[in-house]
Amino acid sequence: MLAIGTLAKRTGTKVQTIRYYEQIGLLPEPGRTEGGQRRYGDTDLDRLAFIRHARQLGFTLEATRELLDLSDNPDRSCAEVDVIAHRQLKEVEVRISRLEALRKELKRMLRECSRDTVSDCRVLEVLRDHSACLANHDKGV
Amino acid sequence: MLAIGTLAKRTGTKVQTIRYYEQIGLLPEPGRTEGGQRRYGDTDLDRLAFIRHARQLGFTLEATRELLDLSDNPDRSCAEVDVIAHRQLKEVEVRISRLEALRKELKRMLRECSRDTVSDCRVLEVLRDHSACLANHDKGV
DNA sequence: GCTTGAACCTCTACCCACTGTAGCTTGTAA
DNA sequence: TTACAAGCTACAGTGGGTAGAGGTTCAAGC
Repeated sequence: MLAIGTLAKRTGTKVQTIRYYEQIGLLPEPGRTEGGQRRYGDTDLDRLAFIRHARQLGFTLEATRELLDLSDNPDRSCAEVDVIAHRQLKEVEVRISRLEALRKELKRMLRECSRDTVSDCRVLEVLRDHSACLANHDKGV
Repeated sequence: MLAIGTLAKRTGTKVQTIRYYEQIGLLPEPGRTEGGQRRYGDTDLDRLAFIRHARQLGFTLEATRELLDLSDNPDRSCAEVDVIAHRQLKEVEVRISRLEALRKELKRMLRECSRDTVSDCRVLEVLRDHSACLANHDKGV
């Protein structure tokens, strides 16, 4: 049986985070020692590892909860899992393209910066100027 | 003089957000009518537009605050602005590469999914399996 | 001048996904 | 037996807002 600190180390999770997962019902309440300390088994270790992997892949806790549910019921269709993973992939791709637009804009700003005093600074000028803002670029301006 | 709702519409900000910016000292306290309603001038409009642009570019409120400070002092060096923008660019690039790794992993999972019952689901298998996790991939496994 | 109702006001609580702290108790190794 | 690391609970705080309750003010139409 593992103490919470050991479980934390093995899964690369903080102790508080494990207690938090228990609190929101993502991890089951574990057994306790006579003195009230939590003790975990291998099942808990696997479950927590699963959660961490899902989180690393960017799934929200709610999506992770759904995935755990599906994992607990091996007879249900894999298609449901597929839907969740596809949704996640889509979200990741949206975030990537948004960030790529930002990168482009930041690079453009920096390239044109005269590096003199602030009053001539291209970066601030862009931030101040409506006609140069992202919203307009999105419209194709 | 503009009411808060007009300012909100003009800048694409929510009314509550404007009050929040005032609360955290990002926007100055505006004048009020006799009845206590906020009234804004063009300076406020410009400042809020600046903040929105900075936020759209992914700057944190703290970075935005720094940029506003620099903008308020036109004699200071543009180099400081440059540093902040470069820092932001770096952060954006880190986020992009992290998301690209996620995308790759999600695609790999989905490609190998047998689309049968959950017990054969490749997605869940990957999440369950330590040897296939991102942390290992990062180490070159 | 009066009435209506949209827009404003303050205050408080909530969102996600944790993280940190204070003050106390338990487990374990020497 | 003692020392102290590690555990416990409970609560506050993070960023960047958002939502709602319950009350007040402004401005347009009559």
